[in-house]
Amino acid sequence: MILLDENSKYKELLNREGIKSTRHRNAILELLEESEFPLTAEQLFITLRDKTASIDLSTVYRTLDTFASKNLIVKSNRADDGKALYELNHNEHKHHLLCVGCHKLISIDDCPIGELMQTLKNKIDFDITGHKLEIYGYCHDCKKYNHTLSSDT
Amino acid sequence: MILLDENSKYKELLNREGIKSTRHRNAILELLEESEFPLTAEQLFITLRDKTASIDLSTVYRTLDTFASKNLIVKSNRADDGKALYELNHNEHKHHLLCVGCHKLISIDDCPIGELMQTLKNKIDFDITGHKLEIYGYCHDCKKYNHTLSSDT
DNA sequence: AATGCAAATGCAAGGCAGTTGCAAGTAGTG
DNA sequence: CACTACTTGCAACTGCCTTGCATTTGCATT
Repeated sequence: MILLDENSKYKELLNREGIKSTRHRNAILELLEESEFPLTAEQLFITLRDKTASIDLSTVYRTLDTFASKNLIVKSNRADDGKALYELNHNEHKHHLLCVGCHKLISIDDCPIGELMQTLKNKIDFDITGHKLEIYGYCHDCKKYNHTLSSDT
Repeated sequence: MILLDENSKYKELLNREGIKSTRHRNAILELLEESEFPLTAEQLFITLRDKTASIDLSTVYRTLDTFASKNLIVKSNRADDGKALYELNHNEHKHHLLCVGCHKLISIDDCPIGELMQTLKNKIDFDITGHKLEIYGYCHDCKKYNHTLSSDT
């Protein structure tokens, strides 16, 4: 009785990749698409469990693995804890600012080092295929506190 | 009966940080100092178990945590697997090239984006305190194979 | 619409990196 | 040397993630 259309929003995409279109896969893709930021498997699991019908955590992981192997999504690792993050592969290059105060993640759209990588490619004996840049610091809100507190690190 | 001198090589340093100088702590610092690259807790554990007297894995982890909290070492996360890496904090800024072919890690000494961070600091409402850059690709040795095989990504 | 089959899923158990509680050992102090 | 607080080993445990297996489901074919 719900959104049959909606549910198969990604059918073509999935079939094109040679995998079946299922309720869970569609839901996961949808969540990732809606989210501004990378999500953990657990976040997806909880949202899905509440929102749609129940889903098993292992299904979430397997689905994410499948998507990652098809390059539909990108898996990365958060720096501080060991949790993996998943986001849609927009095939656009993107970096984030990670606030060490409140752990907020802020996207920056243009890659500040794109051309630098080009230059570097020519200087070193190494075939650069990609890079990951994480920038740490304090966001607008945390700045204030930090200025009154900070000392070490 | 061994290297009493050697063993207390880091005594001063440790005491200065307010922690006791022990056989294990000295040994771990020594290994990290000798190593050109970040090591996992497990690598340290195995080396130490064979080399000096036996050590418990939990001691390795606790020691590494202690060192990290004193900023003697730096903990980071390898991108592909979930293992944490530890290296001496040289207080020098350093980046690595990670070969996705053979997983070799190559150091690059100068930070290619230092001044870029400076520029960025002024452009955005975010107090940058640090950054991490990982560059992926194929090293000299893996390049050859890659050229004959590669296609995607 | 019914059938068949491979792929997808749920469930429960397992694996692995890292953590914790506690008793025993040890460094540093007087 | 004795004392105390910090360290360590040991074993059990946690949390994230994976796997084996029986069941279900998507989808192509009849």
